[in-house]
Order: sequence, then C-alpha cells, then structure tokens
Amino acid sequence: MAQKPNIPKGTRDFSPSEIAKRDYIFGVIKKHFKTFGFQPIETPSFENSETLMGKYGDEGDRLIFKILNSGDFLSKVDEDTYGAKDSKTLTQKISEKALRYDLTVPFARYVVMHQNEIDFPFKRYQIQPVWRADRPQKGRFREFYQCDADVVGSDSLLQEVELIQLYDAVFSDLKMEGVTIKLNNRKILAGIAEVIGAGHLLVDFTVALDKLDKIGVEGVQKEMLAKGISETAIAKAAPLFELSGDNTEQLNSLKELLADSEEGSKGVEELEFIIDAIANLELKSAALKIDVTLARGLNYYTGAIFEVGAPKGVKMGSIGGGGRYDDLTGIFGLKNVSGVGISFGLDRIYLVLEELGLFPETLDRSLDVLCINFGDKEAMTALTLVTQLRNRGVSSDVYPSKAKMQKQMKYANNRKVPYVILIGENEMDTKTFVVKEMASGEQRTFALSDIDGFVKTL
RNA sequence: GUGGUUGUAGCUCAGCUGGUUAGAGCGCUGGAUUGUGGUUCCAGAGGUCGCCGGUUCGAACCCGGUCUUCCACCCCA
Repeated sequence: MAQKPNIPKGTRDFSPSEIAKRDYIFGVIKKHFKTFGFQPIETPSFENSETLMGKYGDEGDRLIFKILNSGDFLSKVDEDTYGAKDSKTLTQKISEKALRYDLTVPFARYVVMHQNEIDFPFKRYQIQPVWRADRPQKGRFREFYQCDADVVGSDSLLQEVELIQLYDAVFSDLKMEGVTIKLNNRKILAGIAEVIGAGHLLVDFTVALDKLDKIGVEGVQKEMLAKGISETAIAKAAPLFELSGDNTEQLNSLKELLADSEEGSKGVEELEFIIDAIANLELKSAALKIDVTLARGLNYYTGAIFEVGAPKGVKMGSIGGGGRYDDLTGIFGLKNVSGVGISFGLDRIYLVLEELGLFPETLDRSLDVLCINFGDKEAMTALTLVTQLRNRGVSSDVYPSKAKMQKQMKYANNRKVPYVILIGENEMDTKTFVVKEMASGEQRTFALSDIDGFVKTL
C-alpha cells in the first residue's frame, strides 16, 4: 500500500513561484549587505551540543533540536542514568550534536576559531536556515531562514547607526514602507532597575515591562508584584509607563529619571548619539522610535537593542531584531571583542510582502518565449531559433510534442509566457516566424535572419 | 511545555438532530473548432470522508486515542 506522503509540522515545500519571491527578497537583502561592506560566511547546519546549549536560556535549550548519536547509543548509557529517566541528563549522553538555533552563536564560535585570519573590525553576513522545536503558528516555523549582518571588533556607536540605515535601505528597497525600527538600550533597563531598587530582579523586571503594550500598565504591575518586585519600586517606575512624545522628549524624561544611575545615564547618552546621528542622516522610509519596553534577547545583549515592527495594520510579530553584545565571544574564550548585529526574518518578511501585495509582478515570469510545435520538421527550425535566443540570454523553449494548438497555448498561458512564436508550414516556406504577444493578442512577423530585430522588442 | 481549533475530489468548501449509490465551484482529460490561449458549450475521470479503535441494526456525523492544520499563552524571526 502506498503511504500518504507528508512533511514534518512547521516545515514547508517551496514551489517555483514561491522560490522566485524568496529569491527576490534574498537578492535585495544581499545587495545591501554588500554595499554596506559585509562579507558572507556559512557555518554547518549542526554544531556540537555544548556550543549551543546554555546560550539561549532554559527556554532556548528546550527549543533546540537535538541529534541522536549514531550506533548503539543506548548501550553506552549506565543503568543509573537510564533508570533515573531524567530527560536532560539522558539527552546529554545520547545526543552530542544539535541543529543550529540561530546564526549569532555559531558566528561567535566562528570568530573565536578563526581569530587569527580575521581582520577586525569584521563585518560578516550570513543567510542560512535555522531550526527550532517550537509549536508552529502564524509566522512561526520549525525551519526558517535568518539573514544576519554583524560587526565584531568595534565598539563604535557608528556601527549601530549604520545598521539602522541598513534596515531602512532594505525595507525601502522592498517597497515596504512604514516599518518601525524600535530602539532601546540594555543599560537603560539596568539603570531603571537600579534606580527603583530592583537591580537583582533585572530579568523579571524587563520581561514584565516588555509586555506593556500587550497586557497594559496594570497587568505589568501585577506581574512585577508577583515576581517579588516591591510596591515602592513599582511606584518609582511609574514615570516609565507614561513616557510619551517624540524621541527627544522621551530622552529628556529618561535623563531625569536616570540621573542617579551611572549605567543608566551611559545608556541614555548612547541612545541620544544614535538618535541624533540618524536625525542628521535621515531615513528613507522607516521610522526610528525609542521604546524602553523593548527587552529582547536579554541573555546576551549589553548595549543597543533593535526590533523591527511590520507596517501598521499588518498583524505580525517582529520581522527583524538585533543588538549589541559585548561578551559573546567571551564564552568561547576570546575576551574584549564587542559585537553588534541585526537579523532579518525572511519568512515573516515574505508573509508581510504577500499580505500587502508588494511583490513585483514580473517575478512569476519564468519563460520569455515558447515556440509552438507543429511537427518534427518545424520543431527543428524552432529549436534552431530557440538556440539562438538562448545564446542572447532570452529564456526560451520549444513545446516538446506536437500537441493540439489549444493545449500548447494553454500551457503558455499557465506558465505566464509573454511571447509565443509560431513556425508552421507557411513560415517555413517564407523563412519567417510569427511572434504573438499574449497580453494583447497582437502578432508580428520577423525574418528568421532577423532574430535581433525581435530581441530588441523584448 | 499549556489551552483551544481544524481535517470530506488536485484546490476552495457544502453535507440538516447518525439513515440507502457523499455533492458544488474551480482545475484536469476528451470533444464542438485540421494554425491561435486567457471569455462559450457538451461529455468524462477523480474520494479508504486524516488514521486507529469504540458505541449503534446503521457513523463523514456520536465517544476515546493519535497525527495534522491554524490560533493564543510561553518564548521568539
């Protein structure tokens, strides 16, 4: 009995028209990565487990796809470990490799391993799939592409400024107008926690704050209280919930609030530098906005934090994110190398472009010219013509069999071929070919010797 | 990991409180039309009703399990 074919949940097949659209996005992103001076690298799909485990927090560890060891792996497990039935301990014994969870940690590993051949500052880009053992839902897959650009070996804030410009350049080029680049700084979050006297609960504090737009002021306060943050501390943080106005006004409020915190003031200073620089340079279509509730990737970010929100009206999680991490390569033994990077979520960008109808129409043109097949003799002449068209870079084909005209025309139609060429008996006699423009239905006749005359009209 | 949701022809979906041979539109194939498609007309093919088990005289429909889809939470691109 034939088995019903299927694919694992959270994975997808990509058909020709989808590939065309994905390639279009990849192309735009890659183009701008290059013009900003980034160089490509690639790393393996799977890494040694110890490279990945513990880098993304407990939640992250759970979402890492583990690869079972080869061979008779269970026989090597001692009775105690096996009998304890503790998944975490057992997993370490039977799985030593895991699928890449993001591109940043493998990149950090790469930098440390190749530090002697790298010229710092090193600007690298990387476009590869990553895997997460997550439950799929809107815009979330178990296999998806990330497009990362990171700079290591420079602590200059100019890098942050450039990365914001890079976001703007890519989304403007994709005609996705109205994206919001949200900006925050880890130092500000730490400063606030310090000022209100909840420094030891920084993570809980920021995680709760991050949910402000989702559960509201009261919800956030409730969660903070539940996490053990005192009422007086929450009361002190009250001005945060009322931050409003443009970036300058928010900066002024933050300056005041964080005046007594050295770290917090440093964060405000950094934020101000970036905001001022971008104000001078001007963005094409994106909006840069301070958002103190932004608290992503707390596990390794130490300075700036970025997140890109889809244009208004599109219900979609963030379509990009990034930030500065001072200590990432430290885990692998290389100290004092600062890095800052951003990521584009290809699959989500795809969904947004689709929803807004922003893909160029020409993308689904996979064949420029199709020659109708009228029989063996005519087909030979057609193939000669097609060969010469191909030599000139025109994608063209001869219908492989002498099917009914209707069928051949229908095929051309479905493939969205803009030009159909007819070479039948009449044309053979007069050494000509007829070109039918499918959109208008108009037909023109060219001499077989005048291929360039036709190519010029394309 | 928690909660909910979905599964019927290649695709999008009907199918009333369980009742005989499970339907439509689109698509596909053939013909009307021997060199003209996207807009006509006629005919035809195509379904273990996700899978396994249970209740019943009888299940696409009810019950249990399982897989899948989509959504929310957690987390995140």
